[in-house]
Amino acid sequence: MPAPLIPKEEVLERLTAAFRAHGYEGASLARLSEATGLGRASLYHYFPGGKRDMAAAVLEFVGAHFERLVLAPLGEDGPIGPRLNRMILGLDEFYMRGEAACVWDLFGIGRAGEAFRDELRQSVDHVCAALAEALGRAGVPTAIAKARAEDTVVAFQGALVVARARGDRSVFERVLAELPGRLLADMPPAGG
Amino acid sequence: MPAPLIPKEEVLERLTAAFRAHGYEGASLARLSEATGLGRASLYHYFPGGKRDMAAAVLEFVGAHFERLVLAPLGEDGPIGPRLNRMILGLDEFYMRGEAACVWDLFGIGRAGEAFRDELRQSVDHVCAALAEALGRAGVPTAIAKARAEDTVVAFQGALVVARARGDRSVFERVLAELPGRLLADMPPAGG
DNA sequence: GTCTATAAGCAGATAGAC
DNA sequence: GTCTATCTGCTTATAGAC
Repeated sequence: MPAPLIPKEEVLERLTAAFRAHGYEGASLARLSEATGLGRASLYHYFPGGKRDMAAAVLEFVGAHFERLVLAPLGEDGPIGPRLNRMILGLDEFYMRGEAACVWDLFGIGRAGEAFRDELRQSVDHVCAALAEALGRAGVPTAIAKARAEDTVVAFQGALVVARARGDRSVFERVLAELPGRLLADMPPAGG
Repeated sequence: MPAPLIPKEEVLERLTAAFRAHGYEGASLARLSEATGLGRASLYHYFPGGKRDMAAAVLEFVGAHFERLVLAPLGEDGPIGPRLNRMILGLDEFYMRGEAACVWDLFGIGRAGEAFRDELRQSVDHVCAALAEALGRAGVPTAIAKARAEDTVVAFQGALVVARARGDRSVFERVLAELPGRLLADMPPAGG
């Protein structure tokens, strides 16, 4: 019973990269096989449901990754300013400085969009809620916090699309840099 | 020599709808054929280069459509406020109140992203420049106008992604409604 | 857990009749 | 300008040996 050639976490990392590069429809089993170094049959051993299974696993994987890199720093103790800065560093790393597409975007298109409708909605809502909660704790009124949380997600998603269409990541970095000012507008500098 | 069953403009409209619904990879010839009501061979008669040709035509078609609905009202004479409002009405119509995906997003992914790299970059740059020019004419300093123009595109692109992932267009409408305030921040109400 | 082989179907694209 | 028929290659998925 030979051990796996690479740990399952690395398989998921490589599947994620392949889906991000080609989209759901464009990520053929041939490409997924090449990206992971596993034969088709091995992929079906890990993911009996085939490509759909792989995409679902990727969705869960990037969700956990996002939680660790972006939401966890935001939820720690201490003043809101440094926590936002750590969140932004996390976003920058998660999206590879603007080069990586977001699976919310990729998996929202076509066949995948129907298959993962519920997962996508829950995921976006969860992130918006976590952001709004952090802003609320920092003293931003609830309704405003909710809108600003949503605006934050809108901003980095839009920046990713524009960066990709332009072939220039600079807009992503600029949008991230301007997030704290927008999120904490009209707040005292030490607020939270 | 029988006349075409439907005018070419309608063919392009239906192709656009199909690409928007399924993405580039997901829009198979079978689907494009079904969407237009034309057989495969007829599609190849209109677009000898096949699917790539159809996508290029769609890109040009939506570009002209965007020009007419969004940029033209912005470039008219008169105060900036009403012109921005007409632009927003145009955006709302162009993106079907937030339901339609943007081809900048769809065609930026995978194989299409490589094929249409230059067209996408030019298209985004053109729209950003037109927006920046309008803001500049209204008295917004050039550097700020450029950033705000880019932010506008980022905002509605991000709103489209979030709206689709959430299955709820309301964020798109909210983002559009807030555009004038963001674009004309720190400007006298009659500016322009 | 990986491999080779293969099935069954769909992809994009073309030929030639009408 | 549309049609039917067809081609080649790639798609997802499975079977069974090791």
